[in-house]
Amino acid sequence: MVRQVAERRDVIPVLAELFRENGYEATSLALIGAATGLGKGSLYHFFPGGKDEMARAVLADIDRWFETLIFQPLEQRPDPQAAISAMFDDVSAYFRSGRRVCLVGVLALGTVRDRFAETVQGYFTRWCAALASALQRAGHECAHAILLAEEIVVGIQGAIVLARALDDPGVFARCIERLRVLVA
Amino acid sequence: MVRQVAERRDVIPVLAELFRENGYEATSLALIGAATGLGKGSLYHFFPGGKDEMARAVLADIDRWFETLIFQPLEQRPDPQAAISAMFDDVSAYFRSGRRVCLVGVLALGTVRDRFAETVQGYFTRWCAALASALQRAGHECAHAILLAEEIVVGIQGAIVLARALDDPGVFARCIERLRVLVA
DNA sequence: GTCTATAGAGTGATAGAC
DNA sequence: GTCTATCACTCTATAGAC
Repeated sequence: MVRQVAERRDVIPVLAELFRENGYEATSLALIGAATGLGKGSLYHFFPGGKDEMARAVLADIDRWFETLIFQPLEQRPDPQAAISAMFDDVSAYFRSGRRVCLVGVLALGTVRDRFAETVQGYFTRWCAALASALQRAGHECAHAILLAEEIVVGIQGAIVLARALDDPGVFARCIERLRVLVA
Repeated sequence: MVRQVAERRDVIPVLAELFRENGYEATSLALIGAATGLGKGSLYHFFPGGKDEMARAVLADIDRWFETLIFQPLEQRPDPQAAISAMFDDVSAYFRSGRRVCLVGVLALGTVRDRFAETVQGYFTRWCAALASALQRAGHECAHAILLAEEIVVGIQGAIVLARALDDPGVFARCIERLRVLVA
């Protein structure tokens, strides 16, 4: 038995893709074992709470990514317009123009929404707030900035749904361009 | 043994709500049996193809509803603006301002997307086309009507995601109002 | 010996098919 | 109701690092 160098954090991106592609319920431990190359022993060693803890770890990882690369720049970068533009770039890359779904959005629509309700709500609340902050600093009146932020997040989530449904990344790209013009 | 009056078509709305709330994978036959009051025998009598056939029956039912109440009026009503306005009313009621999810949208994001890919794609293609037709008749230039239709369907789907995530039907209502203004 | 990482047989429960 | 497959999960065993 060779001691693997695998660590908990190496497993999380694999878990993220599995949950994204299959959803929470359809991602079985057998699938996870096959995809990670780890046995149940290792998986339960890293995640004593089982699948629930795996999903929470993935969500925490996603949260960290967005917090660092999207939310904080929106709130803190001196040039809010540049921060918003960078958000559109980063989000397009992250969701691969709608080819990759938003795990938090998927969870919001499913049964497991209740299980992860706080995390799901927190993620979207935070996104809207950070974006509204940038929009306000960019010159939009407070109430308008909040509505605009909501419209942008709605647009991104809807674009993912339609791009996946029609299997057409162009839907996502067009939506992002439209939203860019909206805040320009 | 009393002969039940239950018929296949009586079961479909129950199945629809189950699939909407739980998704495809998480809707078990046990759950279906409990919700419908039917044993597995009856369920397999009505749907020999099992869960797959149940989901297809639900999708066909949804398709019929949208075709009759949304798509055909958009294409055929003499007053296209009134048809579009009625669409917003009907869709808001149908999705209960985002409290109820779009089953087709849920399937588009999930694994089972592949299984129902054609139906999912057909539904959204049809919706966009019917809406674009109405918009064109309402005076929008052809290419612009197509983009506008896409924007509206994206908005509705995104509004469902965000309204569910934030547990706030106001998100959905505001989005619909914004889309109404867009085509006015 | 102790601790951590690994593998996998085995648990009861429950899945969908018939 | 019966079937088999698979579910999430537990538990024991074992490897090497210290």
